Amino acid sequence: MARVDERTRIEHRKRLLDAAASEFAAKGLDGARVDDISIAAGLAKGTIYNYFDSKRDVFRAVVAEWARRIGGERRTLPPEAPVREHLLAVASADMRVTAEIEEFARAAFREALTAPPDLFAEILRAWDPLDAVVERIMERAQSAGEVGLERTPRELAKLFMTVVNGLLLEHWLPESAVALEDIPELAVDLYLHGVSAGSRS
Amino acid sequence: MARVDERTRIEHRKRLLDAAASEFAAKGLDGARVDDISIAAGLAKGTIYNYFDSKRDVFRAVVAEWARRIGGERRTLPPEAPVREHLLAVASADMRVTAEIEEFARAAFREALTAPPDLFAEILRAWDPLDAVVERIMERAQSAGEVGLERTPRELAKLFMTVVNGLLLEHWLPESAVALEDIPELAVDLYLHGVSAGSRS
Amino acid sequence: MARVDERTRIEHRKRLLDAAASEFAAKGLDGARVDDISIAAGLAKGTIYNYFDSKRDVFRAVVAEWARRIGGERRTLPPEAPVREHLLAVASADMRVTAEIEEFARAAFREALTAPPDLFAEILRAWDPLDAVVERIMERAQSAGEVGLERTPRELAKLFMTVVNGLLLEHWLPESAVALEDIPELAVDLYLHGVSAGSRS
Amino acid sequence: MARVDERTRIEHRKRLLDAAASEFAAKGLDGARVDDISIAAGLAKGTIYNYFDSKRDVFRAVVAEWARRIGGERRTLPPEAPVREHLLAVASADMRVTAEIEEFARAAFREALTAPPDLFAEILRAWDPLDAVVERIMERAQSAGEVGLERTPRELAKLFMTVVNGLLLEHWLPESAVALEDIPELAVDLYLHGVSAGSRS
DNA sequence: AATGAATGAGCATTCATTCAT
DNA sequence: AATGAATGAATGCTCATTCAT
Repeated sequence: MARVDERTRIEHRKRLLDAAASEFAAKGLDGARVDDISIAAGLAKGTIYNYFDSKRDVFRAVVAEWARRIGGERRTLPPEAPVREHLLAVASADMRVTAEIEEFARAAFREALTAPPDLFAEILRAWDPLDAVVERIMERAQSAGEVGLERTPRELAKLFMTVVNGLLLEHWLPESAVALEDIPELAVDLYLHGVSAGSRS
Repeated sequence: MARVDERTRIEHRKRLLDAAASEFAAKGLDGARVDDISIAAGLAKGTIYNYFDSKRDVFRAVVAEWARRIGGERRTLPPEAPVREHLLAVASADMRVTAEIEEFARAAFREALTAPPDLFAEILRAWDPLDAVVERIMERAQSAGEVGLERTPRELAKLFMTVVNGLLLEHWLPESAVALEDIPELAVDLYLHGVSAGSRS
Repeated sequence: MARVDERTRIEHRKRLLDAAASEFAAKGLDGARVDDISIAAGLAKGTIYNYFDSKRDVFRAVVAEWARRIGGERRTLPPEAPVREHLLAVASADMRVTAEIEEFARAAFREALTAPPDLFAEILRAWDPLDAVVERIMERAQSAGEVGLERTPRELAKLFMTVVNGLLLEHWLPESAVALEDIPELAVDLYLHGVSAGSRS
Repeated sequence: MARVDERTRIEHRKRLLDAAASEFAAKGLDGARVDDISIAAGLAKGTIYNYFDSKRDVFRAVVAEWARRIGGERRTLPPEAPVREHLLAVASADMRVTAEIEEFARAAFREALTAPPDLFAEILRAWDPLDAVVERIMERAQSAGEVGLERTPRELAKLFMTVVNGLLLEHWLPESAVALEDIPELAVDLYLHGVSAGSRS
């Protein structure tokens, strides 16, 4: 129709991304239909192509948006706090963001497993900032002698995220007994001490 | 084009399942095309419907076949062996089977996250026998005082599988540093002792 | 397998025709499936092709069988009986046979309306003997002065069959109020006298 | 490929309906192929689904269009005109519309005989307005003493339509001697007086 | 910028017929 | 003669993308 001011453009883009997140969450990348996204956004089917190149591009954009939010969530603890506190804080923040877009997060996980690497490297980079934060936490934990030196901080960080993601996966399985809000504590406990008798001071 | 003996029928079914596993592995449930499966199996397109009801049914059958194999892999250790040995044995067996059909396993994981529960409950049941074995291991470990009593054997079993699956997930991510054959040891170490200094005897 | 005596062959053929009549009746020529026919006949799918050339050929054979039966039903009345009696007798016989295979008759009617003439001329010839009988009845009726001379006996015969078939059609429409057994009387009355006041002596 | 104005939409819809009527007429509901309809309409295959839900829905729409036209054809005669005139007028109008879409009418008749009642009740309702008109004609005819009182006006109306349809059927049979334009007179004569000598004043 | 009709490649599934056993 | 597995052409419907308005 006509020019539209910047404000409106941003608003339309946002509505499209929100609608897309819902649809992708519910149906997955392949299952979601472009029409449905547009309609849910209150715009016409063709309009989506004024904002994005393709359905896949929309998915990418939703992931990017999500990554932006995860990256933004950063809280501060005094450096001298115990690892446990730091890890809990990180995992809690992660779960908090995840909870907001839980269904989409699940869909993203799913797509990450198909990984035509061109697209999904991007998905994975969403967690890079998180990894970095955890890595720094583990460095400090090693310096403080809280954690052994057998593994590099990077390996340790990966391992922590692995436990968190494993629990997230478990949480998403039907009939799971793992609640989203229990994940940080469960993850940190297991990660730090394992289940052996006496491994927990 | 004609009557075939039982031997041939079994052989054809197997060829279809193998071809399907490949295609599903490469493209996922939705992405795989029935034609390609038949062609890869060296049979005509329609033939697949003499053996299965639908593409989805083929997927189910591949999962079932896989489950059968996982269920079959059962090794024996003297009951008095340490938990660590038992868990290593279980995880190794799991990884061994997984390695054989690795790409399909990945696809199955993926589909399990979409979970139209009717179909994918089935996928998950593939691991039930494994869960049961681990549960019994943990019972004995608790009796032997090797593992604390804060959690039930069932919870402990789930937790172990969670760590294994988390690592499997990690392994499947692009640029992963986790090799399939390292998973059992990594999982058991982390699961039993965590990463804290001194938590490992 | 092996030779089969004439008795068995005839029996198999009959079973196939009966099963086919049912299936065609229920689903029409296109809708009926060759498998279903064979199965209903208690024979294997391929066997049908030992008896008939094609599905269409089976249909033809069912029609022929039906025609044979209609042709067989011929009863005698004293030539001097009134037209009314003769027509009632003919129509009743027609309805009696029709009733036995009512659903197939309906399907045959249906197919006759699509009429790839090669096949369905045959269907129509099923009624030829009936037409001939009616024609002779009308000749006598004209001689006896019971019926006017404006139309030829052949035209009169066709017209009678038209009324009967129209009622049959009506009978087959959903929610019809016309019962099969009422058709002969209805047809004869209407055919002979119409509905005008006083046209009936 | 782009937005089109209302005018064009209507035009496209009409082209699709016309093309569909032809295809259905020639091949029947099952036999007609969606591609052929679109191609005959000069549109792409998918376009048809912008206007209709399914092939069956197209069929329904063609019937509805036809019904609309039949319902529209209404002529007026002075109420005091003899039944004969009124019936001739109705039947002629019916034949006139039928002639325009004769082949499709035949196909519709055919489908009505298969009658999965959900769809084909609709086909039959196409004639409801016609039935109603005839019913009113017969009421007046009974009041005027032109027609006996043995049957209700509704029964009389049905009977008239039965004769017309019987003749239509006859007309459609191969090698028929009944021309479409002869039907009204034939039907009215037979319906009012039958063929008995002297039943016609 | 927004619209939504048009496009057409893509695909699962059906089923009559063949023919080796 | 009987069997039933194999075949593959046929077809309705979906949906991402384009583009005239």
